[in-house]
Amino acid sequence: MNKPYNYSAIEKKWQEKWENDGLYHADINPNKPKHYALTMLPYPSGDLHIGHWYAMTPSDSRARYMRMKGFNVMFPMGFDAFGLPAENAAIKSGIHPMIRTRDNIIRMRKQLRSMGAMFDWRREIVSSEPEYYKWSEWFFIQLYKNNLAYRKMSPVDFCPHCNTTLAREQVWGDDRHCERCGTPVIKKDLDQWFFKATSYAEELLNFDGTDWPERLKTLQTNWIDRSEGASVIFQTEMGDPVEVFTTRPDTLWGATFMVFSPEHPLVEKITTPENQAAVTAYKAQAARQSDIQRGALDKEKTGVFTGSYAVNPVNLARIPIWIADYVLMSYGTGAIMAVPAHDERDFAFARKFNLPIIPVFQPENGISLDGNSMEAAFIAEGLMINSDHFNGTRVNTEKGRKNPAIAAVIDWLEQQGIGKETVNYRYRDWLISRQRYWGSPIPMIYCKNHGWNPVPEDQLPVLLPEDVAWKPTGESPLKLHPTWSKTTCPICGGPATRETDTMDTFMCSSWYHLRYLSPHYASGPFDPQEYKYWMPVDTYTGGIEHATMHLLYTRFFHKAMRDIGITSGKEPWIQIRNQGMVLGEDNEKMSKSRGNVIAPDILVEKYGADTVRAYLMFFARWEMGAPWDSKGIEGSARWIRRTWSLFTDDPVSGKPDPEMLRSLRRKAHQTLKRVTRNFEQFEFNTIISSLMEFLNEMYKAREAGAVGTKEWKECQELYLKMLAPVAPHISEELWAEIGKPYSIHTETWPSVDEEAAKEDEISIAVQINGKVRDHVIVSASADDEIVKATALAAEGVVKTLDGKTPRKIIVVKGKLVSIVV
RNA sequence: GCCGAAGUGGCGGAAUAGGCAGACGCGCACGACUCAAAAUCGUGUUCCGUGAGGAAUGUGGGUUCGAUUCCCACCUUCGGCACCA
Repeated sequence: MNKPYNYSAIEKKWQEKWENDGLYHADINPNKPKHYALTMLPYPSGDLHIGHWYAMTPSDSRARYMRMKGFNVMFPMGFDAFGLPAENAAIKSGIHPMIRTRDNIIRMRKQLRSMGAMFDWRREIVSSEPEYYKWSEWFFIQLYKNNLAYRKMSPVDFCPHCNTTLAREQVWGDDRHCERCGTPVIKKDLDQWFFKATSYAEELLNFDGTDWPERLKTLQTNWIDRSEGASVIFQTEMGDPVEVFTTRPDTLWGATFMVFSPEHPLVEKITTPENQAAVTAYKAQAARQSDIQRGALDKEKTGVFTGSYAVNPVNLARIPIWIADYVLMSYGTGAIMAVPAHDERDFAFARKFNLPIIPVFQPENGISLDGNSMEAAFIAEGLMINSDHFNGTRVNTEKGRKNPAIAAVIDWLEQQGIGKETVNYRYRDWLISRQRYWGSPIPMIYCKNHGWNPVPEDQLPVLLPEDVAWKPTGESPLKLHPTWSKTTCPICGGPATRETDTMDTFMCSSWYHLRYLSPHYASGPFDPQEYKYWMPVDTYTGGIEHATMHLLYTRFFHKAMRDIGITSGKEPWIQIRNQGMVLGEDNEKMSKSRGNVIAPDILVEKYGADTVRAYLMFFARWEMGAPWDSKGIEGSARWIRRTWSLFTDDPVSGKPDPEMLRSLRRKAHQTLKRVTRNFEQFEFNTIISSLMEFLNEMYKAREAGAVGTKEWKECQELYLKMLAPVAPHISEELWAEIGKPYSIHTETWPSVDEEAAKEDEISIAVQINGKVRDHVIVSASADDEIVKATALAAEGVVKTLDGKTPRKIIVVKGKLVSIVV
């Protein structure tokens, strides 16, 4: 009798048993090497979608493989539960975000369990629980105490739809839109809390010793955007020093004017009465324009003269000071020296406003440059001119000190005390304040007499009140609460108010990997014993879209906490791998509005979790992703069913041929070799195809009467062990079916029998002038002379050679013979 | 404009280290089973050509006995950054 494959019953049965037995509990075990496998935790939006499955099930597979390899594996799961969408949904539906989040988590836990992943649920965390966010608050205070958190009034990005400020990283794309809702952001002047991430800019550029995708490192490097140069002090004629940053100090002698950002603090002071009206009008216009308009690519240069002059410190030239919106207050010092001869922007500006252009280097053998007739800024190699004793110095296109002219000028500037070597970064401090309700409170108190002070640590957590009105007003909902913000000053005991903004939820996710270590630990954010054993995270998997947000924030956080003495080590994670995205069948990003969403629950019901897992591993290169194919999953379903049948159908009897059995074992061990390598390298798709090939071989062997032999039994075991990380339920069921003791998931990963994997006869291709003309079968151990002779005797070779004598014969062992005529 | 990734059959993709391009799967075609269909199983399936054979891994060059793989130039798509001094 052939048994039906009842995946629902099988999956339910084993999931319950594993849970009851605590099969996946990860506890400190000093006798085993540890492996902390982490995959990004979901936001409890309501339903687990196929993207979660795509990220998590191959990660689970890898964690299971590591466990079979002998590691003590921890693979935790939790919920990144604070955040805007829950609050927006609350506004829309009237359901309290706390209730909604709780309900969503209950549903998603169940969905997560249906994956059959090896999550240790005892370690679950929910970041919106006081037990968790108490420590988010505590971390904020540690940063504050160590001068890594500060409050500043500045123009910040504000999302008019989400009604909150955003960090620089959370503003995306050409149109500078909100990462969450897609609405273009506006600028607002607001008093906000920042984390001093820029103190770590240089260290964050160092990726030594990490095993992370190049793409990720490139994204972060570009985001931080380091540039080498010098800061130089100019002086206004009124005597105010003005510092500028330049990457081209070698062009200082060509600085024929200065440009200040319209927001530069000195603008008021230096504007002469006759220019006042124009300057005021220009400033007003610049303020009205969005960043997008200001940053428009081919925009005509605009600007106005302030009426004042500065002195170029290298040649004491008197140069006019202009204001223009192409100089940004947020980069460098908000003021530049303009060298129109060698900078495209300055050139365009100078031509438009008839400002002088003085070339300070020119091509070695070319015609000499003339400021009046130049048609574009000259940016190439050359020799310095018009630059006093630097004339003749070679200028190349290298940046920083690699450029001999720059190096020489920097040294001279430092000697003269006019300037110094400086590095600038585009990277900004992390804006942490959000004018929203559903987040961790910022544990700070303001007192008229004592300013800002942290909430005493023994009073943590500052609880988020439940009775708030969620009106999207642009004000923090906590501010509207009648009593919540009223408190006393921790210094004088007098009346004081709490900070009513909440924290960016990326703060919560910057340390969740630490809370998993001991989710209920009360004397600190984590138990140091657990930290010592489990950290750092060995493998972290998740989407690349977090490259400059979560992943960069967490690196900063880890380094800051290390310097404070709370964490240790260079980085929080050793290895990172990013999966791609599953697109809809229409090749578009999945979205409810497009109606192309694939629901994993339905797939699990129709095919079982093992098939869904297998298909997600098989259907694309994991790091690439691909469009979903609802026909394609049928192939994986067929494979899983064929696996079932192979083990449960009535045996076929026959007289097995020893050569066939030897070849079956060979296939088994070759497969093991490939699958092992693929697991190491996260090549999930080829794991499945190798297993499919092996299964096909086993079917052939079965027809040839292999069932019942010791080779057959060995192959059954090998097959199931290799299948176990991929399809944990069916492999457990069939393991029991063939009479093996529970559980396959505590078995050890098998080792390759190299002898068995070896081929004894191989087919060698014979090429003549690069074209394959025939194949010959030779013994794998045959020496080159025999291979050569066999090849030359092959029918196709004789025919093609047609009597010609080979000029050269190359024998590639085990591969081919190449004959040149 | 700058930085990065990717271009292989109708489709997803495979090809340790420069060595037989297209594994595995989807789809399709034909066949078996069936009254029939589904399921299952089998055979075939890069293109051109009846065939011998020829062409082919985005395009064009190069290195090499031999290139999907290495080098140079370019094209396309996607992602990031962008008046960043």
